[in-house]
Amino acid sequence: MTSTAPAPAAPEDLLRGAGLRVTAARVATLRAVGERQHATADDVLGSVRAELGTVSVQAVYDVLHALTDAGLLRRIEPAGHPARYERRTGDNHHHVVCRSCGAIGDVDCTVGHAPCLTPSDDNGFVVETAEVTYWGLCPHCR
Amino acid sequence: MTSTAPAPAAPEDLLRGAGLRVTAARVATLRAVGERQHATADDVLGSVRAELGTVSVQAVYDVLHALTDAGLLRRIEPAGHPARYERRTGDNHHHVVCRSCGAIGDVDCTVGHAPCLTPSDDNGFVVETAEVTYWGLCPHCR
DNA sequence: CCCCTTTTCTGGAATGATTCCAGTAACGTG
DNA sequence: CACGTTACTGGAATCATTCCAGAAAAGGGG
Repeated sequence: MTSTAPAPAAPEDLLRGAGLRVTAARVATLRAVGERQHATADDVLGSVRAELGTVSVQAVYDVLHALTDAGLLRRIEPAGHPARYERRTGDNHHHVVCRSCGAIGDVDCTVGHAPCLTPSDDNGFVVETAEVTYWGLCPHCR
Repeated sequence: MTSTAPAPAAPEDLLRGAGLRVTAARVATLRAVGERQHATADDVLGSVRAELGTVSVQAVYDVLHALTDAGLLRRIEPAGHPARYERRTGDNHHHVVCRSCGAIGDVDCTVGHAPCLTPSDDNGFVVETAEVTYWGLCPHCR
């Protein structure tokens, strides 16, 4: 059947498009991250195991790294909390992190667009990316 | 002797001023952090032990927390690297982190001053602080 | 100046996320 | 369909940081 609708790219195609081998663990991981807001490695492990049965911890970390390196996932590492992964990549958006429970929200940085993404003095560093993290309390914790 | 010069506040006075008890570990820690750019807990442990002899790991972490809570130190926690401490507090400055060796540099965010420190959509969160981290390569690593 | 309550420090074990390692299994090109 | 490369398994190890219970200081009151 030839649909003309621009169906949301299937995990398999995303993987092939990124030059990665298609494996059950990768497909399941991609789906698991997509079904959740900001998944931790543990969340993914749970979802993937529910779908495929036995999957090693290492496999999930390997997959998460491979997908992140390939640009299919973005890793967020809030201080004091385990890393989280999301599928929104490429758009320079930021995050609000609850300092109490660690909940995370997306923030489109539209206010004045490009913020101070260019440091006033780069100390000789070659700056590649700027990352903004907002800290506060989520609706549930306050 | 009554000097009129505004001497840089002595560690002891800083501690008392913050309502903290003055202990050898705290004075030594304050000095250790001041003598280094961005000290890790381990750096501090080394300096403090060199100065005082035996000091427990826990003591250093306790001190570092107490001083950070009191506002005498600022903690920086770059993803993938151990936490670092600095004495420049109160001025909303940011950091450049080398993605290779973890080296850190200070960045005064003067470009357009207050960046997008106010998220366009706070997701219902009560935002308290905004933190900007620049990632790149330090002069030595590139 | 000494006592007493509170806070801090000691030492050792525990935690939790993530990684290392060596061997086995699966992918997909030819 | 065979083979070389890449991925996955299972278990142990790492590293920063924290937990715990008891011993030792800090400093205000008497």
